[in-house]
Amino acid sequence: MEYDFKAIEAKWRQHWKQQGTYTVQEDGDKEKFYVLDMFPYPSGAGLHVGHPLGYIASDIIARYKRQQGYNVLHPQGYDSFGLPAEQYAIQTGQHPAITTERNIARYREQLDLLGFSYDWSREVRTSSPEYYRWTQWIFARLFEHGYDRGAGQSSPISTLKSHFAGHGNATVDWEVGMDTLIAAGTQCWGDGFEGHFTADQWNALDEKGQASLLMAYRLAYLADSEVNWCPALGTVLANDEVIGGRSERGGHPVVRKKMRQWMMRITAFADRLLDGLDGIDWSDSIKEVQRNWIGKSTGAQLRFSVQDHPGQEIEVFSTRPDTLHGANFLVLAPEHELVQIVTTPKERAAVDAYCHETSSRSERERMAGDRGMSGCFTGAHALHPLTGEPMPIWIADYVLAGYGTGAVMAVPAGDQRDWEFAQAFGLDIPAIFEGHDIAEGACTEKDAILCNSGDWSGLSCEEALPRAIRETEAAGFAQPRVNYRLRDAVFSRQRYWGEPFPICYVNGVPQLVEGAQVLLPEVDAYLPTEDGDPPLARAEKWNVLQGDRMEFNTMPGWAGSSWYFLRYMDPHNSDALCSREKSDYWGQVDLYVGGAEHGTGHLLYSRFWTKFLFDLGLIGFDEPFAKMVNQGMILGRSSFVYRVEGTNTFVTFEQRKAHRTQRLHVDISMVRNDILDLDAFKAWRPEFADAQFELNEDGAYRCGSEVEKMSKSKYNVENPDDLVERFGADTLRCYEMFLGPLEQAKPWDTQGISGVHNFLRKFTRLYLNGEEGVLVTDTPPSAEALRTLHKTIKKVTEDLDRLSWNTVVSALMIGINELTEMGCHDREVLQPLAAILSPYAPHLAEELWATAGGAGSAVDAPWPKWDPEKLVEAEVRYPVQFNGKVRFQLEVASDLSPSDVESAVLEDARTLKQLDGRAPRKVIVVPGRIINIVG
RNA sequence: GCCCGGAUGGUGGAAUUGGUAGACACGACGGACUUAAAAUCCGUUGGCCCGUAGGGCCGUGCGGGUUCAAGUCCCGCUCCGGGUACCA
Repeated sequence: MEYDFKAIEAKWRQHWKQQGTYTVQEDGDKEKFYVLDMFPYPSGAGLHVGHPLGYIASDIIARYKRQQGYNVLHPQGYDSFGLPAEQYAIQTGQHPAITTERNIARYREQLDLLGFSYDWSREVRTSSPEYYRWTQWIFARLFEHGYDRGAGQSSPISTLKSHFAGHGNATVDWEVGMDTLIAAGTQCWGDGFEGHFTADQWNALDEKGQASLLMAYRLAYLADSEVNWCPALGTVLANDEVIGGRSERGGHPVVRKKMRQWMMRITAFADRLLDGLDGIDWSDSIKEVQRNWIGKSTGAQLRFSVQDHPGQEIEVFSTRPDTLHGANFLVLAPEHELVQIVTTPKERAAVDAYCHETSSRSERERMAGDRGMSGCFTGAHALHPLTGEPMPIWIADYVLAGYGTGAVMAVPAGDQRDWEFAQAFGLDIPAIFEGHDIAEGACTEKDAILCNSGDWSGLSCEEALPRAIRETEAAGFAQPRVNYRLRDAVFSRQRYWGEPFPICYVNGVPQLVEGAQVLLPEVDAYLPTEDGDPPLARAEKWNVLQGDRMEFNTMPGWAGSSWYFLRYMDPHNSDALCSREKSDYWGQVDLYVGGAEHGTGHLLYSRFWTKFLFDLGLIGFDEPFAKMVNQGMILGRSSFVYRVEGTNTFVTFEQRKAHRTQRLHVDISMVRNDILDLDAFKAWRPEFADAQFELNEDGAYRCGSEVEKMSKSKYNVENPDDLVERFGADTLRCYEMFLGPLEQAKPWDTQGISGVHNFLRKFTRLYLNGEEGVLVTDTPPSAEALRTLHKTIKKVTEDLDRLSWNTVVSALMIGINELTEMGCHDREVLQPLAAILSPYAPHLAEELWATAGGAGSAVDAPWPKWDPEKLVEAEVRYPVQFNGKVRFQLEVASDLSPSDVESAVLEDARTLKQLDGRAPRKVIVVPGRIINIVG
């Protein structure tokens, strides 16, 4: 056999392992390049062909850069805390660590088959104490820091503390959780605390009181807040883990609940997270997702006084204070605290009923997606700040408690939802736009001209907006305001399999554990206690026990994955999460490859933590991933059989419409070219053992098919191990790239793999032959062979530089086809050819590199440079167009000037024939490209 | 609804700055080898038309436009995929 891939791949894998080929060290003489795959969660299901797609792409770049002389960091590890292992533990009693260990072993086995150039000596696992020690450490620093808005960066809480002792908090411009501060201050000094305290007040407090006030300033803080509670998982979830009212993992219902939780003040970094997007090379769509998630909007916060409730004010946020004259009612979220206060006795029953209704139905309602306008009048009125007119106060669920102030001023003429609400409840729609028919809907155009708006009448909205902000502020009932959609992130999980917090409680006050790392304790069951405390409350033995009790929550999945790219730089450091020296050398990730599904989770949180670590001076950059590529999903091709309803008889795809049938997925391993293996099908499941088939005329059972997501439940999974067994890892690597552009979703079709396999065989046959052995000769290559070589080097190099992985394979195929036709076996051609094959088919390339007499390993074979002179041809073949249509080809010497080409083409007999006596009006010669004759 | 992608042969796709549309590969068809099949090798393969040689016309989701020249740029649509949503 010429291409014995099994022997070749086993041999070189062994060789690399023995030589430690992929171990890298910092090397100041070389420029670095950092290629990283998104952190995998080692799931029990193993890999299907879609998973390695991104790993292959990144490995190719890593190998390419290494051959170009870069010092390449290309690590891999496991995000090994997480829900699936714990769910499994709940069901079986098996410790998640054991399941996780087993899954990692299986994962590694599959990865090893594919010939990746990972430096496994740098492997990290988030669930290992040596790793999560530093996750805990970062948490502790977040606890010890707040955000100084004036300085625009994180600052130690200790400085704040001394400031309070000297000056109180009146002059402090730090990010603060107002609700937490007011609640804490009220505890200390009673009702009437509005957020400011003096140095004397501060100094008079005991430690507990001071701690509760400081909590409002910490970046990691404990607070009572509305959280997403998932009863089925028994834990809270962050906003990005909830999709359409259900948990991202498992699809369980999620309800709002007020709970005391650890939170992360990511909102302090909102502007930096937004601005930082401009400097990084990510896809526009992911940047857009992050921008929307942060949701910055500017406008004004306006206060409306309430009739008959002196002192009560309703605050609203509006991006359009210029439309204030058109505001004629207010709408509060049903959960708004003033609802209970202002509702009149007459409306009380209706309001209570409405509030109850919304709280119970909102999740289902939002899932269903239909949203008729609903609402309820409170009986109360606010006063228009400009006219003093009474404005009815309504409640409605289209106003969200969690956004802005939970209240809006309704401008039915200028906002479509307000307009619909007014329509639904028969409220007036005051016209404030010139020439706009309010019966048709709201007017949201920015260039509309205002009317009935006092001094602002006649101005466009764009002109009126800054004036409105200025004048309402001067009038004393508004302030300019920037509002964000981004909320602080919940950081507690009521689960077992996660990082324990380095926190204990003393008199109910949370404190950092001193002097020792808190390890995840053993528990007798992975379930909440009878009192509803998280599983860690079951622990009878902790390795550290300080204060009255330990923290029972664990950290969320994104904790460990927010900084892992730093640990790879210095994985065994026991003094620091990563030395500054190493992070200065390796720096940002130069290429990050992974799915696009982490836009609002991991990719935002790791940017947040990176900025924090940067503020602390621990690293020298504040964006983790300089460039990112998101690979598309590989889709599976599912096969179907059609069972006649109520029978055990199956009809073919062609006959399915003649009967009432049920469509059932069948395992694609039983189907070849859409024809079902009947015996295999009968043996598949007991219920099919006596299945009857109505076959087509040719005696075959033809299945239906559809392209859909690759998943176990659809029986359309293609497993990389099987394909490696049949074709080899090099073929699989090349084929996954050959499928199409990395970013695009594409269906998997195993049939096509033979073409790529043939290509590698053909490649081999230039070097080796079954009968004659090594064919490589030292004869000087022909100009033609050199041209093919240099053309291929050029194309492959340029395509890799623009991350066009798929076209590289085609370019190599074309080169090989040409050299095969020429019968080229010249060492001078074959050696560089093996070098440029190496990133794609590293095992075969090693073999061929050695065969062609290359020195050392192909992994370090210098990347060849193309020589432009070798590309030059003596003759150039011009397509000749007449009025844009190609009529013939003209061969001319390639050094002819454009005017000489023009005379040559005009003299050509075929030109005269085409022109048929007409005089050409214009002749365009694009040198080396095309000739177009107009006339 | 909004935002972001995308639409090219039977299929996956190529065409990088406007310059020969369909590279490369799969599949299909025809042939060689073979008792036969598999494997392998060779040839044909966007559609329509002129019997052939050679040509001609049409053709990159649809309708317009700019240009000597448009898959590529502009305007207006249709459909498909993904994300997101009462965000004030």
